[in-house]
Amino acid sequence: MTALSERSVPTVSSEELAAAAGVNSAKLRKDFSYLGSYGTRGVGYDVEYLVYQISRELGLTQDWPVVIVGIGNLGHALANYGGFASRGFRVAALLDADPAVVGSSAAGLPVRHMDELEEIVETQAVSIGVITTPPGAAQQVCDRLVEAGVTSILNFAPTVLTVPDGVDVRKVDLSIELQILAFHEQRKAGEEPDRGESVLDRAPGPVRAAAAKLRRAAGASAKRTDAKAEPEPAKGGPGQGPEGDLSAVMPA
Amino acid sequence: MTALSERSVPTVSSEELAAAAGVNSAKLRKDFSYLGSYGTRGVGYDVEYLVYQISRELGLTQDWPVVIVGIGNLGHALANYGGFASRGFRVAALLDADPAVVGSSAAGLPVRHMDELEEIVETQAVSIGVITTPPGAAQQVCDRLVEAGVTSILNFAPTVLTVPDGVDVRKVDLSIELQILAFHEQRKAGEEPDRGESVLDRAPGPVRAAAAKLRRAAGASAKRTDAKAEPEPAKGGPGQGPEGDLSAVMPA
DNA sequence: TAGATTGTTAATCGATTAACAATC
DNA sequence: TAGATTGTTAATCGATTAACAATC
Repeated sequence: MTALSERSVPTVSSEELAAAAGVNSAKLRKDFSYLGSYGTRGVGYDVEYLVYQISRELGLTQDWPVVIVGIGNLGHALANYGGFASRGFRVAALLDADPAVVGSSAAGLPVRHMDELEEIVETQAVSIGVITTPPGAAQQVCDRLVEAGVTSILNFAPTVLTVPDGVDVRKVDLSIELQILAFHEQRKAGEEPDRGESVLDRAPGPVRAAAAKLRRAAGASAKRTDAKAEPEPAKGGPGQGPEGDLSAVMPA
Repeated sequence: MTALSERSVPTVSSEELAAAAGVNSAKLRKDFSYLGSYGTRGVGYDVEYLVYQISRELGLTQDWPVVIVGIGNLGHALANYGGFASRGFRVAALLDADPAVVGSSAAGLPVRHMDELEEIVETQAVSIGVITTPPGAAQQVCDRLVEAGVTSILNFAPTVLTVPDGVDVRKVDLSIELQILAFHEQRKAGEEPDRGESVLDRAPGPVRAAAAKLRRAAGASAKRTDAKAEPEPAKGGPGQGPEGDLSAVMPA
């Protein structure tokens, strides 16, 4: 949509957009309909208007002050992250508990002491906090953020946080993405014939059960039987985004 | 599972595990059944055995050498990330094109020049590459990784990469997580009565259509009507993981 | 008016879950 | 044997998509 807007394309049909996005046009129309009735029959969607409406719905037109707590490499990286400003995020403050770090600067902002948290959250109306501390400090920092009035937390520490009702937490685990790649990589490589498993073990119910039964009957030395190559499931294949649950990466 | 293993709990039932994970026990059993028939009726699952089988299936028991290209703050942060080693990931090399960075060290490893890429990939059998370069360099680096033989790429640069068939790409956009938080935050705050929209605009088909029709008939000054508070959909509520598509964050 | 395209319904498809035979 | 619990089937639920009336 942004690309179309930059090329000054005035309108776009659900069919064109769907093709560009790789989704079904009916689904796209239905999704858009949740935002309101912003298209024109026989014409399509006004690009500028739709960009604005989607931006507004997603909260991109608002100013979102955020605090980043824990200014190590990752805190630094996030403070410098280019994508934030354009989406309405503004770094209200960088905070750290380590006196050796406090007073230094990152991305043009001074690193301030944790003790200033409460005042910053209040005066700048901060509702979103980012935790980039070591795992041991994360829950404590989280409690303090919540106490100060923050109601949304983005957690990069490898710790599952406990928060009261009404507070949202999102956890980013950088190694999960690598794990998903490794999982697919492993499948690309193909399984060794005599690792005690068969490709049939991954087939749906009845086939799998039959294969397992056969193998049990034949004893542990049973060889991999000749099976048709399983086609890659549509979901697990393309797309560069995160996948929510196992069913998206597991074979059909 | 790991926690149970550490407490030397010998077996666990699908019911117990499902309760702990907050999922349905039938779904859990069905998911496990894709891995094979690893439970015992009347008893449950052997904890150690299941941990091993799941680890193996996910590729956690393998050694995965990875190269990280682009050693800025984010590259540094990833090189130091603790969660990698325990999941079988090993940083085979840190690479950068900038002579000012080459020769420095991060996480105990020397930063080497991009020109060494091909040799490293070949000699260490690297199949996974991580891109933490500026956006402008990402596609070029990606092409070179693929050319060298890398078949899985984790991309932190805000660029959609084009790769040949058979190569997997996962894109991590750190600001998307913040956007999802901001989206929920906006909804928590509640909508302004006279912003020209109604909570009914978010209701499913017929209700929405009727509301829109009424508002058109009544003109632009129509006020927000009295509507029941919409209950938070199960999917959008708890959980600290990423969500794959809009249907997970949009209201029912 | 004829052609195009939306917004929505109804049909289809797939995922989740209740139920239960198998079996420890 | 009686109780427990798996693995799987069949029923249910929800999401996707084809189809089309509404309408520009």
